[in-house]
Amino acid sequence: MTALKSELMQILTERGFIHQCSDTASLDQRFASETVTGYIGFDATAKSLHVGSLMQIMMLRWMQKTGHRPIALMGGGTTRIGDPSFKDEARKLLTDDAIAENLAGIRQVFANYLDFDGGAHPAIMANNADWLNDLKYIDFLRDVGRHFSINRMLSFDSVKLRLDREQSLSFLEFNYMILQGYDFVELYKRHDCILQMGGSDQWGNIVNGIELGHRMLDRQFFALTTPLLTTSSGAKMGKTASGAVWLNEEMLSSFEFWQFWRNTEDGDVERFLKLYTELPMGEIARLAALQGSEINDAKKILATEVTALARGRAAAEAAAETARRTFEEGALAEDLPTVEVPSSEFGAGIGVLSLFVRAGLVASNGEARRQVKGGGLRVNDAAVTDEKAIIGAGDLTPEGVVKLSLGRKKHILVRPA
RNA sequence: GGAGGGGUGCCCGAGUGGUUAAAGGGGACGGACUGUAAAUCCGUUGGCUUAGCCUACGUUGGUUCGAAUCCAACCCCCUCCA
Repeated sequence: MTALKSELMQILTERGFIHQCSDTASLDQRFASETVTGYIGFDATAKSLHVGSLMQIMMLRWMQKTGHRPIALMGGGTTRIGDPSFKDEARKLLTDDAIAENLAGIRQVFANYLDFDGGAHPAIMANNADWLNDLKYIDFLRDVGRHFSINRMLSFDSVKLRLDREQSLSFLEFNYMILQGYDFVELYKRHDCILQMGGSDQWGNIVNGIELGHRMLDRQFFALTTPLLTTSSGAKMGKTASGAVWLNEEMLSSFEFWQFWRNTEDGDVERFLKLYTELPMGEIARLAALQGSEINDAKKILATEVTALARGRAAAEAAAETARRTFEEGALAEDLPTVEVPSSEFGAGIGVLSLFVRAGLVASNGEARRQVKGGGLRVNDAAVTDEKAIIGAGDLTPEGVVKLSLGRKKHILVRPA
């Protein structure tokens, strides 16, 4: 492979962002010689994005840092349809209200990663509802639909799964890739956008957009996809027991977010540092070379850096400090996630089992009971042995709280209020 | 429209009248070991006021002392034919 000319392409390559590119040499040339506008689309399927989208967000950020112009495209229109790519069945349709609510949550995420106001090339936030919602059906078919070949679309891997399993792929869903292709053309017209990035599962959809750009406008568009990320042990990135690892504070506390990264597997530390932090490569090489338990230092830096981007430096450092006190000193850190219980009720005493349920550490009394049997519950660091125990005022620590723990890592403070 | 197959717990999947809250696997959670890692081993994996009770095998009814298992109707999915 010949040497890359552009700073951006070098960074993305050495940090492991690139899975496929439609024309690396030409794209590199464009990056080196002009300000390139590129976009990534995000559908509003939940109130927040989770770490599965973080790689994409980081790419937009790198674009802006290296003098290019990123567009975060909100899928206000496409979410009404639902992307069928690599799904084995149709997703439930979201109501317009739910989509609007989700979009509001997702917009907040980007404010932390991209600069939409200042600088030479402020980032752009677009919403494809602006052009998709009012399309005229027949006009659209004649202008855009005629460029798509059903034969070709059926050959894409992204829909193969559905077709092979003989699961129905509705006409509604089938149109998703056409609309996504059209987005690309529209963004070119509006913002001179010539690049679409996305996860590797988006390759087919993106290529459709490239071809449409070629046919409708006779322009060369580019595709760049990121690898599908799994942990070293093969699990999908970003899922934990309690659900997805959300980027929004309201969905997941900064402490828990920090903890997620702190618990990265050894084999993933280097990769994650490259993808999810902006530490210089030399520093990452040093951290990755740490052996044995020293890798924990790298994990702490990883956690703090990623949290600082998502939640701000102060929140990241607070989370690091809370973790240090909790895990390294075994002390009580007062800003662990907290649940408040009315003083009157607390004074009367609450059964251990239901208290753990209240704290959200277990789902039911039955589960709490099982955890007691397995030795998984602790109150103020003492294992719970009697499932009928009552927790009340006498159990308060000098700080005026009760610390509940499930296993080694999950801690919640109960505070009478 | 006609003929056949199927819908089981978070997922996959066994189970064709009672000893079935339902084999096995995966995932998940907990314990041990460690480094808040991985691998490994062990345990748990419907709810409750837990020697008991309640809810559960697509839905609704029925047969039976007793049904996930038999019958009827309905809904949904798949295969072949038209």
